[in-house]
Amino acid sequence: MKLVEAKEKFIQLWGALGSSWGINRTMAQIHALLLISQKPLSTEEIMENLSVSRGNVNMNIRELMNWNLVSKELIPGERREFFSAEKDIWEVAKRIARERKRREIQPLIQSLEQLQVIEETKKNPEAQAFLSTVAQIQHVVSKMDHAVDTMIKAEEHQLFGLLVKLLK
Amino acid sequence: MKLVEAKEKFIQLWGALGSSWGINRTMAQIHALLLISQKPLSTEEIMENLSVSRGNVNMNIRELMNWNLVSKELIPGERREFFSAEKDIWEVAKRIARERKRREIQPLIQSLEQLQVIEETKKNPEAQAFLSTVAQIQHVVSKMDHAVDTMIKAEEHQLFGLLVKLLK
DNA sequence: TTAAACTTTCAGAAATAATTGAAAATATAG
DNA sequence: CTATATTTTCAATTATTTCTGAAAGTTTAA
Repeated sequence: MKLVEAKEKFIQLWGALGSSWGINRTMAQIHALLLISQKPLSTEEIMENLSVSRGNVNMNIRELMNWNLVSKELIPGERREFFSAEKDIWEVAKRIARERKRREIQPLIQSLEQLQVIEETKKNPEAQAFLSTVAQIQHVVSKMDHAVDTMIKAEEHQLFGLLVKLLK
Repeated sequence: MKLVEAKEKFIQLWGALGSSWGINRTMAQIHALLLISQKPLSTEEIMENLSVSRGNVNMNIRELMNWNLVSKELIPGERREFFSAEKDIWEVAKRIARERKRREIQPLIQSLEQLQVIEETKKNPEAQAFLSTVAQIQHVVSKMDHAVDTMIKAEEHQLFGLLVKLLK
């Protein structure tokens, strides 16, 4: 397989993966493209490379910046904006985890809290069972929340960090 | 808030959560309904409760059974089929993790493998950078894969297990 | 200033995903 | 068997999400 083909396949793969985890396909593809690009790319270049419209690139790039996965690069002497992605994959994973935690886990924890304020007494077995289920979910979710915190704080094993540095 | 309201809200919440993680809303709602139902429910009952069609219930129940989250219950003297959900939330989490691993992580690992067979030599810096990115992703993905394995094997902390037993 | 270069917005169009509902298939009771 | 209850399938419809493209907005250079 040629490198260009492999890159193309990588972009498709990343896009499909995003889809099945609730992330818009084009957003994931732009991310993939920037991940494997040696230099920052302009909106124009992204449009051409992925055959998508200017508006689409603009919206998804903004969203990628909200996720802290992509940043604007100012190139001296260039008027246009260029974009590049965080290349350290461990860092990428941490940022995605951090963002999903903020956007989904934390609101979930809040919502579950509210479900527990019900009028029926705990002597009502139906109410008791419901509260027990909600409490179990809260417990498991907060465990995952903590696990994500641990992961975010954790550094990769030295060997891997070293390897990355050598290859970069 | 009344119990019925809380149950309704819970079903909506679970449905919305599913949506944002790539799981069809109705499937998640059926799961929620069965989670908080004291007794197994028939297709008819699920249809009424969620205002969805027979075909829809049938397809999503089948998918929930594929995920090992719901099982068919045979009720003596009843001709219709009834369904109930696994109630232990830690077990639910493990089964979802197991299934996503099987469906998405493992194919991903395979696909990444194939991207590494490229014609360009490793002396080509572009090829080198690409291979390094793919290798990093492989590394992080396999770490997560192992983390999921660990989670699947892990038992919940005794205290929690005890608590659950007391409340059940 | 002014005008060209570039970015952003967003209503409508297109693509994708989910749902319906009725017909076909299957299972069970008599 | 035959009739009836129940489940399954799937083409057509509906709902949802994503994308386009052109107009409006903004920035910069001269």
